[in-house]
Amino acid sequence: MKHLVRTSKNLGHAIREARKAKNLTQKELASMSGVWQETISKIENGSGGTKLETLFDLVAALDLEITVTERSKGASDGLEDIF
Amino acid sequence: MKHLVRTSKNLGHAIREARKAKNLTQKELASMSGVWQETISKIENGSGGTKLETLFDLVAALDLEITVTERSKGASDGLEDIF
DNA sequence: ACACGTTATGATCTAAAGGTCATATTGAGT
DNA sequence: ACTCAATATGACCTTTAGATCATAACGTGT
Repeated sequence: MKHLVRTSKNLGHAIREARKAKNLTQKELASMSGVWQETISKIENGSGGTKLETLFDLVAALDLEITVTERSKGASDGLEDIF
Repeated sequence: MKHLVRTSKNLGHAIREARKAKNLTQKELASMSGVWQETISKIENGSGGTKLETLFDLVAALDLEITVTERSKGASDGLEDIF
């Protein structure tokens, strides 16, 4: 699982997939991350403007990690999907 | 260059290093990204609460990319630094 | 020490994120 | 079609990010 994230929509997909992969409902994710279910819904649907801290909370709860690297000039290096 | 980002402080470091690596001043980055110099200063110093859109703007201007992956259980996979 | 460029801080204002609650809509399962 | 869980939406309110301007602090060369 590897998601390139350039937009809020990308992010939403990544979060939703990770959540589904762990068989969690939004409500469950909400209580384990401290982010409201309603907010998770919005984020998963790409309605931008999310704060980083919120992302970090979600990412931590979902056992994901965020990396920042130089843009890979070469081949599209094993990415699963870019929305 | 590969930065694991878990906190705003991590992010600040990643941004600053990328900017320095491209020999840009905050002001230059500001005008090419549309994000104010003052805001960049705050972000680089890890004063959290940044919005994702702002990050995307900076990342795009600096030719970086953000990826979200599962947390690597194994070895710490070539990361340069984690603050 | 001085001057200049760079970065940090501080104030004000406005737009908007997200906590919070209520409700509507969707989707499975039977 | 019905029910219940899961999501989405909508409204309200508080808090705060970031635009914007001014200015302070810091660095570096000379």
